[in-house]
Amino acid sequence: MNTAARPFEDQIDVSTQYIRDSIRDAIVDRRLAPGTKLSETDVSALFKVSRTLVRGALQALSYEGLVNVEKNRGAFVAYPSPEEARQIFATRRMIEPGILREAAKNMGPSYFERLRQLLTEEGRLMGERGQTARRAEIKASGDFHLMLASMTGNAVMERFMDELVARSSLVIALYGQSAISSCGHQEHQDIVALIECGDLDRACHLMIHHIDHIEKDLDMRENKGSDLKEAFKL
Amino acid sequence: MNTAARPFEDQIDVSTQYIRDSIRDAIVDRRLAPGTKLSETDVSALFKVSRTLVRGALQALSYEGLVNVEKNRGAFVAYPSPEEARQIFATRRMIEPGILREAAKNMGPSYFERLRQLLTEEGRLMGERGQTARRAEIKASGDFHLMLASMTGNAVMERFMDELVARSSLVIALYGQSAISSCGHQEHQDIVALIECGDLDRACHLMIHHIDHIEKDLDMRENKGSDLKEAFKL
DNA sequence: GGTTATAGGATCGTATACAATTTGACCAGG
DNA sequence: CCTGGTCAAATTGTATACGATCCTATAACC
Repeated sequence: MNTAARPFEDQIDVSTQYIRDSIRDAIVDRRLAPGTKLSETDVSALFKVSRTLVRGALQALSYEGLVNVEKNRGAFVAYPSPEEARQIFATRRMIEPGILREAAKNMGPSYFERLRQLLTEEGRLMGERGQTARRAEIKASGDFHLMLASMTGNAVMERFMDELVARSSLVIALYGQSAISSCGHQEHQDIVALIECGDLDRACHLMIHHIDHIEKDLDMRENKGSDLKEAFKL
Repeated sequence: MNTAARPFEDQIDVSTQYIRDSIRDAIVDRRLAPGTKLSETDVSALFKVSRTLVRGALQALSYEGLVNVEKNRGAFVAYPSPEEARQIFATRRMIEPGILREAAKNMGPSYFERLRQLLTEEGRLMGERGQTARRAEIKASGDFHLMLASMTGNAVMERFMDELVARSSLVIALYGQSAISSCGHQEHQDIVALIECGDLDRACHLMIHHIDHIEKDLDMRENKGSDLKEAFKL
């Protein structure tokens, strides 16, 4: 699942794709802080490839909204503004009910089994402590929504959700409070239960409420103390 | 509005962006047929730039789904399969009701004025004949949906719709019948009227029906005679 | 001392060069 | 005539070279 962080990197086909995935994982996992400069030279040295491939990867990431490239200045890990964050969650509220209804059409026993498996894993992670566990929890939380998207069997929509979830993870990592809302997991379970009951209207309603809940739990004041200069650049 | 096809090309800043827009316009306008090979050398000669910039433009277009890049084989104007076309329209049905509801929240008199202006132009085009007029009509039809998306004030969603409309245009150009459904324009008008009445439920319902209508008017049989080999490649 | 001018280094943007892969033609063999 | 294989041309993939822009430190001037 994790495309980066494999051993024996030298033996692996190091391509633009690989670099892109590695950087994306690092951003979503918050190993790369928002605003960090991604120097072409540095990255190319790190992966032992030419700048050509790195530029391709950075450009691709900018299309996904995870990296901002500024002409003649370089690429930076995205530092989504509160407004941008709001738009991301607003977009999710607009499309996820549709995804839920579409996925429900294809729901068979095996799909419910996969969902339950994911929820079990998610619950297990919530019991743990530490930063690593928290990262895994954020990731698992996103995976639930991604799995629903994949169950639509619609690749176009799935790609949109990939992007939205990745950007959401970045936003949560940025503006998330230390006190994690533990109700997210419960809401996931409730949504699955409602789908299983066939009560899609209430499931959709809860989904919107759930996304709203995630957003409301963020502390989206401008400039969280540190990178003041970022706010005034450009 | 049309970013390409400007006079005095030599004096304009010919960048990756410009090449990308030019090719996209050509694809959406169907001046470039689906399946056409976009040789890096040829395109670079055409725009009098190096292959580097062309590669960037082609890669960008592949993210938008308008171009397929096959490793070591080159870039081709997308030839969306019927399945892919179905997914595009399915995605639109999933998200456009959400857009409509969100846009309605911001609707003031000036927005309705802009919509009506667009509809007038659309109606004017329907009276005309010829291939040019038909292209303009397809474009205008997409512009209606794009305008609604822009009225959400949500840049993230707007970008998704940009992509979906562009790909839809390609699909319509590919699988569209000679007999154009003239009810699309009427449905646009009805949707606006329903929004103005405040009857969003019916407006959403009609929107879904409208998208469905566009899709149903296509003749999506595999292999429209010509490119048989495309169907079996990769 | 503070401000502006300027020079140097660092970084990005574009073009070009070279390596790797594909493609299509030609030819030998069945 | 068809099949299969080999080689050359064409095209893409990647690396490198060079020019342009930006940032910073230093110094001159007010």
